[in-house]
This record gives sequence, structure tokens and C-alpha cells, in this order.
Amino acid sequence: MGVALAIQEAMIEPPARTQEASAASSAARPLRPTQIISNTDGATVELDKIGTPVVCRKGQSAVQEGDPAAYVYRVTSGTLRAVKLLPDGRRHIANFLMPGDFFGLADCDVHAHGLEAVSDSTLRKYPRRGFENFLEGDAQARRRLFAAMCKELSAIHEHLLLLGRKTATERLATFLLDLAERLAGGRGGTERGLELPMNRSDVADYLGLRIETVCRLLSELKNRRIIELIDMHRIRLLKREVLVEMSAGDCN
Amino acid sequence: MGVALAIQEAMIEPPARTQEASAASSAARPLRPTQIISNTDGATVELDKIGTPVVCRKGQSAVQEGDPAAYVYRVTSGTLRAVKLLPDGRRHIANFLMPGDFFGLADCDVHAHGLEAVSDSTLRKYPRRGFENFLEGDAQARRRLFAAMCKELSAIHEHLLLLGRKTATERLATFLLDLAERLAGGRGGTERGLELPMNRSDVADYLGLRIETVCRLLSELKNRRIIELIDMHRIRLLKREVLVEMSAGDCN
DNA sequence: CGCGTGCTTGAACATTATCAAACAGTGTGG
DNA sequence: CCACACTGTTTGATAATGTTCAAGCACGCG
Repeated sequence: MGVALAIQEAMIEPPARTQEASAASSAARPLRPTQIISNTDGATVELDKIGTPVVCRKGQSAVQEGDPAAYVYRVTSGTLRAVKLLPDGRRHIANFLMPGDFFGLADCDVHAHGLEAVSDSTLRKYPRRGFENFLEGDAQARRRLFAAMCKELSAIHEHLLLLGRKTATERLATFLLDLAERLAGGRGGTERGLELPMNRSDVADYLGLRIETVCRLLSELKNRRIIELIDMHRIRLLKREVLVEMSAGDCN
Repeated sequence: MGVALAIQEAMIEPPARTQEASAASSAARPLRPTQIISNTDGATVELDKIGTPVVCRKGQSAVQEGDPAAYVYRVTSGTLRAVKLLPDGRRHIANFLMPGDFFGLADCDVHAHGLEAVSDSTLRKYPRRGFENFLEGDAQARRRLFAAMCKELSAIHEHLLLLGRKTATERLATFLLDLAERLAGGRGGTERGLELPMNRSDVADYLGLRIETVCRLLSELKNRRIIELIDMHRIRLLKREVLVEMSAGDCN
């Protein structure tokens, strides 16, 4: 089990002209989150031969925690959540998955998380063995996979720090900035604001807080004119610097 | 950034007679944590050609958070901690590293964590490029690396759940059980108890608690005769079942 | 329009943090 | 060998952050 919940599909992009001395250091490559691979690219065509489409409507589960990890999934549209439950029903959301993200790559035996649609979503699923064979035959893809896993691990460790040591306010500020980064490559303070596909409860379970705390803190940020709540699922970041300050970013 | 803090060296054990149809499913292999590779094994000899020994006395740092990730480390004796800091000094311990564990494997550019000795320790360090080349030439080792990373990811996600959703008592119970599992393959309730190489402060920073809370809860467990505090760094688990119950293990 | 779901706000409460002090074990020097 | 200091641990009292319980609000939908 485990993760590689959200490995960006950038990793299987075929060798392209934009790569200079990439064979040298596979580690330091950019791997932009918004990089989308068109189906005309060689590797994706190859991979999609073994994939089948899946539709998952808002609220539905694509994968149950503990299911045999027979497939690897790639999100093609919508947003999903990777969920873990405690026996008494307490819920933890490990990550939100968006187009381009993979799910279940690192789940060896069974899936470590459930996969549920936050909004209507579509995925493609690949039989694990086929996916592994594909990787086995493509050293470039393997290197990209490893680099992507490193990137995700880094994010997870930031999240451990967040859950272990940050205050509620710091958590929320971090979340908003991360989401802005992820959704729009850093914009979101401009234009028509930041789209929150998930509800307050999801945010709470992701940040290790209660829904009421999330609400209260959002209201507080709104009152302090640091954010604007355009509607329930749309937020404009008015003072990003303040959020950055509030997020207690680490020392790196 | 990133991790693979504690990838067990089992992954580079050469193909052995104990592996049946291993080429088939690289995922479901056991990978016992206590598996130690003798230096006479082929792969380790190969690897150690490019490694140099490092000594790190209690309290010293082997790696600073943010250092260029020039080396991969393998613990040969002692216990170390992988540390992240917030700007104001709050500390988070991502993991404790014990003999056989690797550090820095997934740190692409710079190290995401500091590495400090909890007790006098020895390590071996391998230049990253050499380590990568070694992997590139050994598909078996690669598969084992991937399997080990999956296993570690699984553990990290359990820890996310712990930090996000478990109570202080549940965290401590989980910690004690995990440590018993790791140190002694499950014993520790028997014999001369469980060795805690780290101090209370380390435990607190690992569990997202304060040192006083850890002390108080340990005292409570002691008073309830669930554990026995033999000395400051030695604990006997008297009622493992109760701890298991208290740990709020997940649903899997 | 009325119901339902999800959001927001308030008040009381609980868990865990903070502050403070005492205690235990270890090593040092007189 | 004992007094002393030092570090790490334990315990207590108080405080704060975030939770819980409860009620009201708003938006969407039949």
C-alpha cells in the first residue's frame, strides 16, 4: 500500500526537444504540474492501449480503501480525494487529485486509500502489470517516475510538518497558497479567483481540523481583507504576502 | 526535499534462493525490516566500493536541512533522526533511522531533512551519481528500491493519519507498538523490554505533541499497568492488546 | 415555497500547550 | 565520597487553541 497518489503524468512524456542535458541529472527537472500530454504523444498512446476509461460522479467512489490494487488510475478530468478512515469513522484526506495525477502507483498489495470524486470526474485505469511492463521497457519513463515520486514525497513531508507543527491559521494559509500554486501556477490573486472544488469538510479533513474551524478562519481572513469569498467555491487571494507570512513556510 | 529517508537495505540484497516467483509481482514481497545484508553479498560489495564511512556522535548532525544532496547515506549502527524546522524553531521529526535504513535517496536537489544522531552512530555515504549508476545497471535492485519506497510511503501515510486525526493517547500507543515491531520484530513485551534510543523531546516532535504531554501519558500508561518504565530509555509493554485497542489502528 | 444540504456563527467545553517548579540521574571537582 | 551543576524528566496549575454542541443562515432544487 502507500502512495504515489498524485504522480504527475509529466513523467511519461516522451523525450522532447525541451530537454537539454536531462540524462545527466534526472532529479532536478522542473516537472510542471500543468504539463498535459496530448494523446498524440508516443508514450501516452502506448500506455493508453492498455487503459480503459472510468467515469466517477460527484460523491462516488472509484476505489475503496483496502481494495486489491489491480489498477493504476490517471485522472483526466475533475477532482478526487484520497481518503483514509479510522475504525470509528474519523476521516483523513491524504491528497486531492486533479487532471494528470496518478493514483495507486505505489499501492503494492491493496489500495491504501479510497478514491472518491469531489466533483464529477473521469479517469483512465491501467492494469498494474501492464503499467509495470510499460515502465520496464522505458528507462526514460522510469527516471521520470522516480523524479515525480521524489517531488510527491517532498510535498508529503511538508504536509507532515504542517499536521505535526503548524497552527490552524498556518495550515489554512499554506493550503490556500498551495492550491493557488497548483491550480493556476501561482495566479489566483488576479482574475476571477481560486476555484475550490472541494467542500469545507474536505478541507478540514485534509488539514487535520474541524469544519467549523475552517469556516471560522476563512471568515477571519475575509474580515481582515486578506481573502475575498466570491462564492462558496471561489476565493480571491487579496494579500498573498500576508498569507505567505502567515503560512510559516519552512526554512529552505 | 522529499524522502526515502528510511528505505531498508533489503532492497539491494542480491537475488536469493528464498525468492520464488518474484519476477512476477515485485510488489508483494515481504521485505522484513531486520534483514541485514552481510558485506560478502555481491550487491553490497559492489555498492560499498563507492561508499565511505562516517561517524556521527550523539547530538551531532551528519546532514543539514537544505544541504546539497550530494550523498546517499546508509546507517550501519546507532539511531538518527530526520529533522525539519520551521523558521521560528518549531521542530518536526519525520522519522528515526536505524541500521539498514537509507537517508536522502529521494532528496533530489537538496536534503529535505537534517540528519542528527540520537545515539552515537555510524553511517556509510555514497556519492549520489555512483548510487544511481549502480541502480541503473541492476534491474533487481531497482525493483527492490521501488518496493521499499512503496513500503515507506505506506508508513508515511499512516503517520499522516496519526498526525491529522489521532488523539495524543492514540499517537503514543501507536508509537510504542510500531517501535516494538521495528526493533524486535514484535517482541518487546517479553524479555528485557523495549529500548527507546531517543529522548522524550524526540518522541514529542515525532508525534506532534509536547514533551510534557508525552511524559504525562507515559506516566498514565504506567499507572494503569499497561507499560512498565524500567528506566528512562527502556519500556516493557505489559498489555499489548490494550495498546492495540488504544492505538485506533485503521480499517485495513 | 419549502425542504435539504452545506455553511456560518456562537457559547461552552476539552484536550493539549504553556509556564513553573521539583525531581532524578550523571558527571565533575573539591 | 559528597556537593554541585547540568541535563533531561516528571508533575502541577493555568491558559489557549481548537472541538463540540447548538442554532441560524443561504443557496439550490423539486
